Amino acid sequence: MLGMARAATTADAFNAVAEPRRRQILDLLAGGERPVNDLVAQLHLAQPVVSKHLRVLREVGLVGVRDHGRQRLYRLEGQPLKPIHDWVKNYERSWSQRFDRLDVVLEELKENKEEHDGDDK
Amino acid sequence: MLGMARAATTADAFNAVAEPRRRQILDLLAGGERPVNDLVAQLHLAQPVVSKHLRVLREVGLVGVRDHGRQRLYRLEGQPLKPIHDWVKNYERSWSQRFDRLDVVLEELKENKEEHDGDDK
DNA sequence: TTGACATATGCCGATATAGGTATATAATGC
DNA sequence: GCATTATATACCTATATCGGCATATGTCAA
Repeated sequence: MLGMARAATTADAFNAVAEPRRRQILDLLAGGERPVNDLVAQLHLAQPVVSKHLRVLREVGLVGVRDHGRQRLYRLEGQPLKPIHDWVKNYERSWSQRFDRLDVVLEELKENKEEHDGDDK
Repeated sequence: MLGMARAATTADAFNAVAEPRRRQILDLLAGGERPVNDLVAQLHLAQPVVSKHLRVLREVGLVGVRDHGRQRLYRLEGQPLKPIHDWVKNYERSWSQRFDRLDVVLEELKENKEEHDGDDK
């Protein structure tokens, strides 16, 4: 298999969210369900561009859609962001003074793991 | 400027870290300073590939280097991950039952938006 | 039906990515 | 000096991204 390129934007939440416009879209949807034109207006982007970004977000499960008359209402679906959160969280001590006692950090990580185990469906 | 493509991998920590190999490298460096060949051995990747990934990580400030004889010792520099952490943190409630206070979340997002507005251009 | 509105999709061009192979640079030891 | 080790860089190819523009699909209203 020769000529592999960058992973698809739809491969991952990591890849989908690397695009700043897509993050902006999620930030707007965090305020609640919105039709495409609302996003177009707030982002100062052409409508087709927004529709394409929404497609990517839909393919990684970061947004859901619902038909409402001639509009399509998009909503946030945050679950796919959890892996990102879980991954970066382990690096918190590398920028925060609060996490410079290794023993404490490890203890917190362990506690957190247990909480998360309880969260699971 | 026509024909803009995906943002450079070196544009952002977001983009740099979208590549899974690069995340693996950081995970290994979290265990401490390591020479390139150590990483090559653990990742089962060709040496030039690893060197290129390290270059990307260096350009976004996620790793630092230090010469040691003929080796180059790479180390983790986590600060550039903070923006990622800060961003995803606001979405925690969308997957965790523990974060269901909408008002708090919205307030946090608003603060974040003001930061982003400075980014423009 | 016809037309206005809302959204999705098609095609285009410029860019740059990841990995591969070969080679350059650099430090060490004899 | 020369060979060996450690790492970086150059060049290649296949892929796919983002935005622009034109068009298709779909829904409502008179």
